[in-house]
Amino acid sequence: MSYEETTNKIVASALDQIERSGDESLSLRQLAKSVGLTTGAFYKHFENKDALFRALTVIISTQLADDAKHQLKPNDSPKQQLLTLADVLLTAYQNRPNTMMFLFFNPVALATLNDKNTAFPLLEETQRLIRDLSEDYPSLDPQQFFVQIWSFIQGYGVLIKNKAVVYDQQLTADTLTALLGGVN
Amino acid sequence: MSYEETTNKIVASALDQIERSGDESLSLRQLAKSVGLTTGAFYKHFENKDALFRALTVIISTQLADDAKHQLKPNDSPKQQLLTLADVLLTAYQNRPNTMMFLFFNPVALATLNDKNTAFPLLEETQRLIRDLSEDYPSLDPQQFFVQIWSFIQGYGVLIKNKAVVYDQQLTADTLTALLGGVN
DNA sequence: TGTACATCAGTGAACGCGCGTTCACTGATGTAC
DNA sequence: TGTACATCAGTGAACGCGCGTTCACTGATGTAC
Repeated sequence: MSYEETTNKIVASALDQIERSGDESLSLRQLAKSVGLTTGAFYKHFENKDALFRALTVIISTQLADDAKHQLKPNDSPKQQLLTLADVLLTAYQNRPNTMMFLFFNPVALATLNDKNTAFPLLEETQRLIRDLSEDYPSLDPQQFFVQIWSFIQGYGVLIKNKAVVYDQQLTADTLTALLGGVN
Repeated sequence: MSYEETTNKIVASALDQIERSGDESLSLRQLAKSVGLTTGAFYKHFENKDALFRALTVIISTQLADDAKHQLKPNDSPKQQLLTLADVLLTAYQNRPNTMMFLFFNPVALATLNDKNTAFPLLEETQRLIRDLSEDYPSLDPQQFFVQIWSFIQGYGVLIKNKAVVYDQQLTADTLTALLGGVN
């Protein structure tokens, strides 16, 4: 078991435990135990708990971006691509709710996403798509539209996570269409 | 200082501390101290911490409902009333972000809101308004529209709380209009 | 080939902390007679 | 008016717990000569 393998096991187990029971209940003692280490060993791999959380944030947001990259078809219309992007996020809220809550609501994760040095690729992709979209829809205010669609996705994601609703792709499509002025 | 006055002081201080630093950092020791009590006294007023949280949930949601009641003008159109309701929530996200996060994200608060026995008046009001609205807009699917507008409000509220955007009443109005099919 | 040494991932006890909750007790107040 | 008693809000020490973090130490491995 090399040093790097151990680091990877720590990360993998942390992600697993966060998805199982949320980031708030993640304890370094349990985490160390779960990968067959004692408490002190963790600190050979990460400076402290926040450093681990920052690393997890980058990993999760990169996974989402990769996921999007595989699903986006560059020849699709910007609107269709935006829908694909929303689907990536909302499907993740459905399948990995606690992980998504960590990413968008944990204070350390949020600070990492907002850090200018560690950009959040999915957000940039969204903004790029909206710029493209505003060429198809000249009357669109890109900034306002971004706030509208991002608010909807995050709010819908939380409803899905809370099992208040089941995820409905058509509803997302209808919302996007409505926000674009009702034109298909 | 009567028993009831002490109970009220505990509640008032708890609400204050939650707004100041979030529900996660609320400690019964600090809370007791802040109202001039020792730790044990708390348990003369509430069964435990969860019971306090449940009481706070009812109080906050009732405050919001009262706030809405004062602002809603029954002669306004359902659409205008819905906008007023959204404004009550979003203004609260702006002015009391941690309180709103407690109400909609704390597990105990969420369980209380979802509890059939302790209905959440603002949600019912919203659903009533949407029923009224669907008479003006016959092509509207009330259930779908509810998910759309509620998702938007909650997502927008979180953006406001994170200071990612400043609250813009016009954006809310535009969103509502767009979701209703773009007709004013 | 054998010896001395450096490296370094991992150990595990310990520190200090704050938490929710319990419970025997206090002492002020009110009531009964 | 005076005494005995009940009530009960509040006291404060104690329990047991889990947490993040530190640090002197171990022991396996590799390197130098």
